Amino acid sequence: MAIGIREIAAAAGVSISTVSNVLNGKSNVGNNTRELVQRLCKEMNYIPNAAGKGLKSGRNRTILFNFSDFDRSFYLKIIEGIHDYAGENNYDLMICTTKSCEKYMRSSLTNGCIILDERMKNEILLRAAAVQYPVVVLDRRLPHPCIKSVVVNNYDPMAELIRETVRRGYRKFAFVGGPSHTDDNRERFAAFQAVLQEGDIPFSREHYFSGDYREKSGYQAARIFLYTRQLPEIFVCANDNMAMGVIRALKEGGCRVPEDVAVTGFDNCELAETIGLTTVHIPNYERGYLAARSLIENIEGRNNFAPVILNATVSWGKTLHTKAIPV
Amino acid sequence: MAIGIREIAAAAGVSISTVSNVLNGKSNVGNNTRELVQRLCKEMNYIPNAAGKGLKSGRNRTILFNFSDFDRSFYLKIIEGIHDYAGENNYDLMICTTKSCEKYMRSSLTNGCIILDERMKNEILLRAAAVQYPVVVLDRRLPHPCIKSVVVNNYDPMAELIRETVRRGYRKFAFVGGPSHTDDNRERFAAFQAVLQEGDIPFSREHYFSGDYREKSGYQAARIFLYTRQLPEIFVCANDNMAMGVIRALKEGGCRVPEDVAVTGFDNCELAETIGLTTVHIPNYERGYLAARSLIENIEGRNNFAPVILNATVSWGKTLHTKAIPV
DNA sequence: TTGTAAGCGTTATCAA
DNA sequence: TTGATAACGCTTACAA
Repeated sequence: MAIGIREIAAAAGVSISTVSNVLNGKSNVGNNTRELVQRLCKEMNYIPNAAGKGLKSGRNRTILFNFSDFDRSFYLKIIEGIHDYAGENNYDLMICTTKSCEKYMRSSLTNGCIILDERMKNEILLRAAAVQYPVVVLDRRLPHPCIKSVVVNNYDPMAELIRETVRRGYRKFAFVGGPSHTDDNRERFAAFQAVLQEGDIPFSREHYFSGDYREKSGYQAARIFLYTRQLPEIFVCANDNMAMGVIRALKEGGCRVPEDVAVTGFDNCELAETIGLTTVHIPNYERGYLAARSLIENIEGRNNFAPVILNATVSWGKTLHTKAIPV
Repeated sequence: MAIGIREIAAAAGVSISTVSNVLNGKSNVGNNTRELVQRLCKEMNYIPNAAGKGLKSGRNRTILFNFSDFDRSFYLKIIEGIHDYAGENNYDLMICTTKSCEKYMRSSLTNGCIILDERMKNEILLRAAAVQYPVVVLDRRLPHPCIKSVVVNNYDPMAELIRETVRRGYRKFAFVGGPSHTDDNRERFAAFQAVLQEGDIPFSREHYFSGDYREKSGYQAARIFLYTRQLPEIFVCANDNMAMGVIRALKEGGCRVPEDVAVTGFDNCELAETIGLTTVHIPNYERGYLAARSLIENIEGRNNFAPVILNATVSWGKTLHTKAIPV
């Protein structure tokens, strides 16, 4: 029913290995035969069967991208970057979520993967690396010599951001954090804490709220502060989604941003620009592009496992202004 | 190297067919053998090879989702809906872009697909349907008895929206359309036109601007109107991205929205809510969920090809207000 | 330059 | 209740 290599072979009156050789650009085929086979493949809409191909050869010129959080729209930008680099290098892109990832890593349908999924266990990645399957992880550092990390420098821009808020006179801080096990949240908070310490500004654990990077958890954080009437001068949020939630709660509570309370985010999502949120811009398209490049280089034997570190830059918006310098 | 069915068989001291039978829940296996094999699979981290499986059996409990526009963040919502329904029914989800879609449709790695990709040619879908490969298309109607469409009723909410703007006194309209070959754009414009006609409100083709659903094309549209100083009273946009672009251009040009010019969108993207854009809400998560349900039902033999039509609802925002009723 | 045949990891048929 | 064995669509020695 479906057209396979043998149907083409039969139509051309040649053997299946000749067809295979044509399809794989081998030089041991006569010109007439080559052209005939190519024409027939077009005419008969032949599409190579990836399963058969991978099963035998172990190669498929395909990379896998794994993610699982559907609330972060910048993921599409990362995917676009990966897609573009892969396409330019004649690789296909296959995307999956947590559950099916290991299946596709193991099946020779893909020749390497890029992981951006908190839920993906290190253990699985280590198993893959153990059998020489190339892995690139985003936003995570993995202590394995054959797993490549592509990470963003969260520390420096967060430090810069906080230093400036201090310079502008802010003293009472609240921090709305993301999942505490993620490297990026840890780094963002570490920078925050360090700058406050270097300026001798007190920060008590009560002003740390542990969220989950979703809008709602920012909303909840701010509500809690509103209820206790212990509003800080500024909410520093570990990402934009939560900053949005904070702003929504503040507005509902009758607080003006930034006149009464300032808010900062991290990520520079689309929305951030529109409402003028002070945040940190992460080059997502480039991140995807570089991750794909790193991966494909390693697939093709370059074996470079040095981490790639991307810079992020502060994007100053109007959710922050200058307070009177305290006496 | 990699653990396959034969390594398990060797470890258990049974034949590979017995292992296969255990893995597929066949009843013709002794209890002791079954438990032993299951334990070993866990211990040895056995993952079935999807390629081998699909190659032989033709089934993989996997559905394919195809998209290609990385600028539409609501795609993630659709994916989430698909992912959730698939997961609830023990199907895996594989995602791909235009180029590699046909490959995965043909390879028995997937048992059906959901298409949301303007660039995907009908021809390819028809070929797939011809060999009984189940297909669900979103936002497109395909004249084939074995292809299922899941579409949004764009007409009614657009008609309702325009009727209300007319009631509020708007008379000079501009329409910023999407790609003219897409069904959704056609439907949105048809409703717009019909309501104007029913109210005897003139609309000349010069007030139609043909965009591409991207923010930039809305921006360009509004710039053109600004340069010619022929501003309408209201820009009706075929989606939110373009409405955002229109608003950006208007603000740059010193026009207030909605005091000087009103703007409406379509899609109800995240941003729309924040800035109070009047738009039409499309239930994207539900759309994905229903598409997956339709597909899986057809994979499992229900053969229901009646189109699914989803309702969308107008979301009134503040980018529209009430004009003085003209004399 | 072309063809034969083995084998990739699995399922399925049939015999034991 | 189990096990040999052929087959799925392809690649790849190796033989012709």
